[in-house]
Amino acid sequence: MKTKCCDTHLSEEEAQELLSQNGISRTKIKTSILLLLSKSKKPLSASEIYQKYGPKNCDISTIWRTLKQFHEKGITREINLGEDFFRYELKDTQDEKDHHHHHVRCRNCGDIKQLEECDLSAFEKMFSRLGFKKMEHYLEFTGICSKCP
Amino acid sequence: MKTKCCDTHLSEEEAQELLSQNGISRTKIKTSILLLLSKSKKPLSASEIYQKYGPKNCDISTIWRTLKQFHEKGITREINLGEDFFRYELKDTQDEKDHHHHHVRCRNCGDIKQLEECDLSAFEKMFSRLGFKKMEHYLEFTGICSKCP
DNA sequence: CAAATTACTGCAAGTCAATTGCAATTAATC
DNA sequence: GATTAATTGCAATTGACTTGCAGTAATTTG
Repeated sequence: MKTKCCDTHLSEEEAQELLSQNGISRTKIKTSILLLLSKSKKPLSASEIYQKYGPKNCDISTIWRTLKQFHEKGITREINLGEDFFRYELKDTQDEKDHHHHHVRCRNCGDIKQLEECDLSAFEKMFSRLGFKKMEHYLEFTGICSKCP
Repeated sequence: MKTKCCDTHLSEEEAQELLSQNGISRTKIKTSILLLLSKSKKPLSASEIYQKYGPKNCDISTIWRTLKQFHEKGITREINLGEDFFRYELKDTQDEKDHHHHHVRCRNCGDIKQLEECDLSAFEKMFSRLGFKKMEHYLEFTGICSKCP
């Protein structure tokens, strides 16, 4: 089984190029965060990045500001995996086709509608063959609704 | 389009019965929270419940304790819709087939694996017909992996 | 049904993720 | 290389969520 669909291991030069393309200063910290995200096999939390980069080398507030900036520029995706904090992952440069639930939320006005179920039991059967138990899944759609710009 | 697949409007008696079935005291607050959740068309946050029930009638910590208890008993589901807080919704009494993303997370050890994409573009086309723009979706699977009890 | 036990609640204090103001520092621009 | 704009560290702050404790209400038991 393929466990990662998009391996985006950035080189230091590519990371710096990505910063420049988005009008962000090429600092050591920002470059390092990009590299950490690109090397990680799972989305990272701010405190994980803080631990990996070294608490002596940088303040946690800088990590937060950087993650917020990356998110605003669309470089990363901010996701919650059922924990009480967010994780961050690099987006592929291509079209974004990730994310999924049985809700539609307007990212502008916050309106949320519940949807009918989507049958993903076939996936769950695959997981049970891999030894997983008590599978659950979560599907969410987000977008900008017709009332919003 | 059906926007809610499972309408579970509880009566006051049904709500109290649900509490008893789960070994929870039939108090006014707990009953009211169940009714609020069952009447709502979207999952509610703790502070929304607090506002609706009335800050004079109950302390926010009681709401939190109640939501936690409901979750532990499996009465409700705790979900995050990209906001920085959780929302709560009643589960259907039947089998749970909600939830979704392109990660598998073990709820015991926290191990997270990324998965291949799942094509839900057909759904997104449906949304664009409804006037939605910039659709994104999030799919997450959770379960107990083979290394865990 | 009244006493004893157990669960629930309010209040206040605390934790932790995430944000922000300000002054010092570094990178980008000219 | 000097000026300007962005970045950073530090400290204080917000807001979601938790917890200890003492008082109160619900359940149980005789």
